[in-house]
Amino acid sequence: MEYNYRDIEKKWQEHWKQTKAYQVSNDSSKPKCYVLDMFPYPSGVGLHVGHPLGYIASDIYARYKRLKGFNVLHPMGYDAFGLPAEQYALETGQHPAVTTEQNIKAFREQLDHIGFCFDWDREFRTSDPGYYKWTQWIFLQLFDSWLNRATQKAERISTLTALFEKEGNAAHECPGDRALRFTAAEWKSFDEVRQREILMHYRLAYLAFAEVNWCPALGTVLANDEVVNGVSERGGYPVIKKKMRQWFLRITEYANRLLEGLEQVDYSDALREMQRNWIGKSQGAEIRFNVKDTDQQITVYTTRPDTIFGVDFMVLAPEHDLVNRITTPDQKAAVEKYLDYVQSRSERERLAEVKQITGCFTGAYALNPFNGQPIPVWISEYVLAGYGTGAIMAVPCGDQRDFLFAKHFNIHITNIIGDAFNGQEANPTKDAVLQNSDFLDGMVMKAAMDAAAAKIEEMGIGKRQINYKMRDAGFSRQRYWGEPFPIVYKDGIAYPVAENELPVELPHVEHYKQGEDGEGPLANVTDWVNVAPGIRRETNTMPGYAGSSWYFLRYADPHNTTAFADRKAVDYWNQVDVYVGGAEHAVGHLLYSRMWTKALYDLGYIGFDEPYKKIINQGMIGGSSRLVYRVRGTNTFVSHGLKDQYETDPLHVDVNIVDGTELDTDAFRQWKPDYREAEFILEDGKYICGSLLEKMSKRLFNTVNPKDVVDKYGADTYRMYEMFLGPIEQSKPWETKGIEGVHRFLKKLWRLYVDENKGLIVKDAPATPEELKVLHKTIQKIDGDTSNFSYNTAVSQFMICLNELSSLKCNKRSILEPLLVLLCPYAPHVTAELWQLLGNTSSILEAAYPVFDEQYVKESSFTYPIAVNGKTRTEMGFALDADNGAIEQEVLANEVVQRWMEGKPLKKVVIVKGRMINVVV
RNA sequence: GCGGGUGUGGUGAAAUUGGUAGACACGCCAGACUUAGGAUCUGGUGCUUCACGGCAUGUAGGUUCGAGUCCUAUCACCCGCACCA
Repeated sequence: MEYNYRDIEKKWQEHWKQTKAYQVSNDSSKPKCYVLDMFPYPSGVGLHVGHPLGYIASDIYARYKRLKGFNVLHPMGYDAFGLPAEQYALETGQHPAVTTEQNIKAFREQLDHIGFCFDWDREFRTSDPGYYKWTQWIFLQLFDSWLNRATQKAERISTLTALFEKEGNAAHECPGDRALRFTAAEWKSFDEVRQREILMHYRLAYLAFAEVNWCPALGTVLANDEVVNGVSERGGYPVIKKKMRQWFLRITEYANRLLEGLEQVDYSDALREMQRNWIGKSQGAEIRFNVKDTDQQITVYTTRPDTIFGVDFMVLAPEHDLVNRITTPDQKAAVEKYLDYVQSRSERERLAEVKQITGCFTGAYALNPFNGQPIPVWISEYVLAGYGTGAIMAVPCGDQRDFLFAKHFNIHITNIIGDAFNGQEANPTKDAVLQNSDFLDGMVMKAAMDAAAAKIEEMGIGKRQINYKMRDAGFSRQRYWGEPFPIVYKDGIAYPVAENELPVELPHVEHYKQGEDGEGPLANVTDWVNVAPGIRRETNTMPGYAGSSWYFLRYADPHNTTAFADRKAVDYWNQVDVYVGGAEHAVGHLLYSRMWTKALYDLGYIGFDEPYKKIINQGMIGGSSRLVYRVRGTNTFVSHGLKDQYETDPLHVDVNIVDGTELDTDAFRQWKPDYREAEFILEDGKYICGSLLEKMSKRLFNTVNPKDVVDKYGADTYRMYEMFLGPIEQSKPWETKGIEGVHRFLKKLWRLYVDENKGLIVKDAPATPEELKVLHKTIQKIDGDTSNFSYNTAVSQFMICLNELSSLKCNKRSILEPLLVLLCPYAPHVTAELWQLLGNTSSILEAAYPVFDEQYVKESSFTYPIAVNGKTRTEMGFALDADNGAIEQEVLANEVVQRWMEGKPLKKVVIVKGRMINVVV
């Protein structure tokens, strides 16, 4: 009986399906463990061998925890809404629902070959009305909430209106309009339109006007990456900035909690750092400067209030409101010319030409609040309207951009740091001692930062201020294939759709063209849009990250029709214990879902405010491309080793017709019609290809389909090989050739249990101490490595264990049976088969994980490496409880040691018990 | 430019966290069995040297009895952010 992985794997996959072996109950006395993969988008291009890497890792972990006695939730579903499906619909006229369904089917089929332990009964799609009903519902909760900065928690809008009625908004600064102030009496005097407008400035989901890329020729809004140098990527039509009313999530109100929450979760440093950068917290001060001869003030934001006496000019963003008001008549023409120039430049150009210094003097002067010095006010595109206050105080001796600007426009540079400034470049130090700085003279800058801020607050000309780089998240898409907003407009005011009318179902459409004036395709469905006379539906849809921001909660209770999930189920499954996925979602998805979780927590719907306890970012599997070398101007291909003798062009060749580096020349001739008559110049009778590490991509002919690998070697081999490749977080290239080592391992494993002729050869005889030692060493290593996601070393240990058991010719049940359980998470099919062959009637999935027992691996003696002056020269065995003095004596008497000591005087002997011995002379 | 990460054989990688560098595999070499082998098994395989030995973890220093591991500087590559005041 041979190791017939094809039949074995098919048999067990069917068995698991029929017996619902991976169905998991919400009702269990066992401790829970929630293992989740990042929501896949079923793209339709198909998987390559890199994609399932994370799924395999999480699958191993889920199976391991189950064997360790946990009730494990390991679900899978689909992030099914999204742009690619719609784009495809536009091109082919097929409805996105149809193509999405096809893609999911293909995706599922590919997954099913690999033997995952997903509980498919919990599957759902974000595009199911039964699911997006609750996406809409959560959106409405956000719409009906604001963040109370005093408590740092989301509260209902009703608590806000109650506050307004009692005390106005004095104690609760308006996040959407910081200048807004009103008293209780004023609030009560506002009409509904005004009140709703104000509340909109507080809501966590809110409407605001924002710029989008509008392409009139295409009649559509384009995403940033669809615009290249100011024209559309497709067609090259001009794109203009257009202000449109859009939905946003006020994620900035959660900035600080998102930042602090990072301390409590187990993410990689890189991931945490990426989120920190994205949030971009900075501490500084806002300072108001009067503008000379006017009643205008410029408010700047600076992180370095200590440099206030080094301010030589100020810069406003060109879009700043004050520009028109403070520009002097004689500078008006120049400023307008500059504004025209800025207007003509796309975002991309502005970013691309960072080095180019441009700007224009407004003619106005601001006054330094401390010494009354006039400071020229400039405008320049290097100051961004969206960050801080859109205005800066420029300190050329301390900031390189300010320095270059001053040099370029010949502005005087004041030195406030003495020798620390060399006149050649700015010095951004915080450690210099201040000069020319009035009351700050003689202070170290670090200390002066606080002193200056204190003085500014004392004088009432500004205040300390914390700033975040993060922006509120745009939540509207002018698209069809997404969740409709549960919002209707009456007289232009947004009202929520009643809860009992959810879901607002996506209407069927025949075409996906944009609506007029930048609206999405839904605007064309007039009888859907016009609910009643004067009442119009929102025609945008939600973005891709809406559905994925809370899906992990739904798996706890996926079929619930009365709530997004039953509270008891969510309390039981709680946080995701391990979340596995790619680093490309490091900021977007993770921040959004963290925010939604915090909001739901604040509002009392769930009992925790971080969704993912631990995140594993699997690395990418790179492609190893194969190259052939065509002699220029011919149809002759020369082998890699001989290519330097010719003038050649390297061409990518499909890795699937190359064995290692040896090209299958017949397959090559059939690969493309052009090569049918190809000639080869061989070396040693073979055509050897060159290789190159690149991204795995269809274009480079270096993709490998997991289905092909599973067909050829089996799912167990594929799973183990992916893990054997290296640490899970690390990126590494795929080499199909290397898989044979793992495949051999499984075949050899099989032969340990089953003889080709005699069948099962496992005996019930008692195990020897050596065999027990091998087993328990393995239990210890595998248990530790598996819980640490160190799967590559675990696979190595299985190989070591098998090599040792084979040479011991071990056929004892008491050794071989526990080994199957250890291996089961990695190779579930073959272990299930052998488990059954051993006569077990219960499933290996229910087996108990072997327990490590130290007594079997304890050593009484150790072979010490003996080093002289740190260099190992020989080995000597000693009992572990041997006396140091006795060891020393014996070591010094050893002739090899004697020889290396060369009669030099002994300094000391270092003895590290159970490790090594070093003789120092 | 800023931030994070990685540099170890021909290749993927290990190294109990300061203690025998290269485990386990791929590849390669030699051999056994075989009609055959892309099956299986055995042995070898960092570089260098006839050998004793010497040299080796990107590079240069340092700490230590002892460094792939810690410290300092430097180089290369990968990822993320990028006029963020």
